[in-house]
Amino acid sequence: MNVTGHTRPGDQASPAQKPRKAASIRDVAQAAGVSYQTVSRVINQHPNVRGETRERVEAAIQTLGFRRNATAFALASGVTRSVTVLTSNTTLYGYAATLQGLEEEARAAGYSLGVKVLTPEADLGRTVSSAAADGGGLMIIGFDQLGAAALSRVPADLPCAAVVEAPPHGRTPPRPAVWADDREAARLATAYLLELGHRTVHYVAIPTSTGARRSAGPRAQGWRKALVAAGITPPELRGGKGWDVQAGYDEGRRLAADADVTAVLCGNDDLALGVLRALHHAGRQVPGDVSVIGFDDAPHSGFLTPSLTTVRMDFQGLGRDAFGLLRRQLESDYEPPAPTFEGTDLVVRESSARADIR
Amino acid sequence: MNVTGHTRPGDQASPAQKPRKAASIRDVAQAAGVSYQTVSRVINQHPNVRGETRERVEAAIQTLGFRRNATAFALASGVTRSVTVLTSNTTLYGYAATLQGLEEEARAAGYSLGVKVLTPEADLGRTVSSAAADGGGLMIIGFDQLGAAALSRVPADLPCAAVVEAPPHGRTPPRPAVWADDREAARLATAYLLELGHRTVHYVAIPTSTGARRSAGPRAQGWRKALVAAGITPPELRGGKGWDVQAGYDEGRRLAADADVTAVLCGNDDLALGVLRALHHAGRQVPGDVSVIGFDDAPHSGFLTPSLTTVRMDFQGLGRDAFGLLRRQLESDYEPPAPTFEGTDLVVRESSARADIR
DNA sequence: CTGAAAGCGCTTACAG
DNA sequence: CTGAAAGCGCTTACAG
Repeated sequence: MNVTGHTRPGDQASPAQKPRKAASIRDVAQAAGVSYQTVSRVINQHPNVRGETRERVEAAIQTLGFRRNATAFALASGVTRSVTVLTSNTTLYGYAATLQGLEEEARAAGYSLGVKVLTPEADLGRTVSSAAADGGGLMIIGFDQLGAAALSRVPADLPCAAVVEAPPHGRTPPRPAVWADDREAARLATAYLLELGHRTVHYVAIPTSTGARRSAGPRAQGWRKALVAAGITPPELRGGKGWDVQAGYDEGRRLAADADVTAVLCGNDDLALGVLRALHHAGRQVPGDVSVIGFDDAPHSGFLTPSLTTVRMDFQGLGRDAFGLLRRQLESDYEPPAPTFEGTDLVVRESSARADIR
Repeated sequence: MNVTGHTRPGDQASPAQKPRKAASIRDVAQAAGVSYQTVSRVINQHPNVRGETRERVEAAIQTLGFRRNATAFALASGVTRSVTVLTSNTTLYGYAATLQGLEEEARAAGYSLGVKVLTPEADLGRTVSSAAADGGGLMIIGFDQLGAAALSRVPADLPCAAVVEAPPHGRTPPRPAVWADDREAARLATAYLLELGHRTVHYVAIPTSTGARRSAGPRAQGWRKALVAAGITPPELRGGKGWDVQAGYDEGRRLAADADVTAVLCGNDDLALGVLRALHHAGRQVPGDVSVIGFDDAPHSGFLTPSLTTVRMDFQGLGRDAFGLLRRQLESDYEPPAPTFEGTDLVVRESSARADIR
């Protein structure tokens, strides 16, 4: 069944309003009978302006609809107060929430925010320099290969901060960065499943920022660590190719076919939803037959049936804190506040249960 | 159970790289032994430069790590190629997908993209003018009151286009805009439920861009129209206060308490998920006892259990087309291509069924 | 309290 | 093919 909608160009007839050149500081000055210098003082709230003069200028500003040209301001003053976010994605929950945290913080600090989406086709070097040319700071969401590659290409003299995957032990990212301790969170989630009596735990991975070495992702490492600590040989790592529900479904079908599988940890909630659906299609009950745990606690996860046990991540906190790291590079007198990142949190819901309750 | 993670500032020790002033066109000129004018020619790919000269300049550019200052370029050339998106939200599916469509189109056209999030606290007028001051065009996502209010405050001389709710019959938005025919889509979805034998259909509304008059939303109108056409007195309109799953759950509890309710149309998929969950909690089967239809076809809707019947919306297409409308105002010689918006589409899945199959 | 000068880093004509 | 001038719209010292 097809229900078609339509698009209508609004008011096509009216031609684009003739872009009558915007009023400049000089136009205002002339209208107010002062020098353009005085206009500059008024719009910058300088104290040394006579009340009556100020009023005349403000009236002229109103009349002419004057708006200060932000480009000229930036060039002349040298202050930019802008930040460009480089990210490979804007809609996946983790990315969108990080972006939201960044945006809030930037807005509160009076920074304007630009977004450049990284794609495999685009020349990363060119993308980075065009972002740099826009002035201001660079903010990189480096959860994946594209983001990590962009981060490694940022010239050293550019103000830049990032949100990244937890780096390997003893290593630090090339630039100031924040990250959550995904490794420990995955270890605890896995340990929790083992405590529930499951003989082993399977893991459906998200792609990692290091690319080829799928096994190197921090969430995978934490999962493996918990198994090894319990004397269990980790089963083959699954997934690692996609972030979305369909990818989870595809892996879920394979897992569902294996009757020995009773516990599955997933790299994010979308993968978990796909696994849930595949298990349902295969006639396997959750949590009766199989326990499933996700990662991230996306907004809908608590309302699924069964509701999803998952590791809550404070992406907005990561975004906020990363912005603080950038701001410190941009404003010499800026004191970064205490980190706002709330850590991770295993949220137990209906999709996980003891292995023996079936 | 609490699993805490942590944030670590990366490489705190290394002080912000001394921001040694970026190389300018003059620095390059000096290093290459030419006038800065010639450097300008090289970076702008002017043909009239001797090969050997060009190479010397390019070598100097490499050595000094020169990047053209975009601010100065914009001021001197008068070309901006940038667009600022005003939106009240960046994470809800409809908004995020629209933004994604906009971003793709802007990127393909070589425009940089800025985002300003509208909040009830902020002064809309100031937000609009600060966006305007950034130069370039304005793009407004006007699905809600905040967006609609911002749109009405855009000075007439500013290049601007919007994505909006379908306007009332015979009315057009204040600026060039695109919209989907939500009214007709809702009418068809409702008619579909009636055809399945349901005596009436309840509607859980999203907030509308007109605010107070909840009943005026196009989706609500289409729903009402289908009922009236079938000789049915529309039941009380529900919701209208929120967009998220919790809002749907709250309304769902009330609907679940009424045994006469057998069919529910929801203003978006999040509300539908909330209703699904509330019905589950009340012990009512979907679609056995109640049919539920959503709106938008969010990425996870097809993987829910039961999978959600919903009206697919091409938000990305709306975003793309709106950008075309803006670009036409920005570039005098730009010919907008054919609209890419694909219309709406009722996607029938498991959550809807005949009224008599219980 | 207000004005005239120089300059931010680039471009667009205009000369040679 | 290359250089010297003027200017984009503003700000920051410097004078009065």
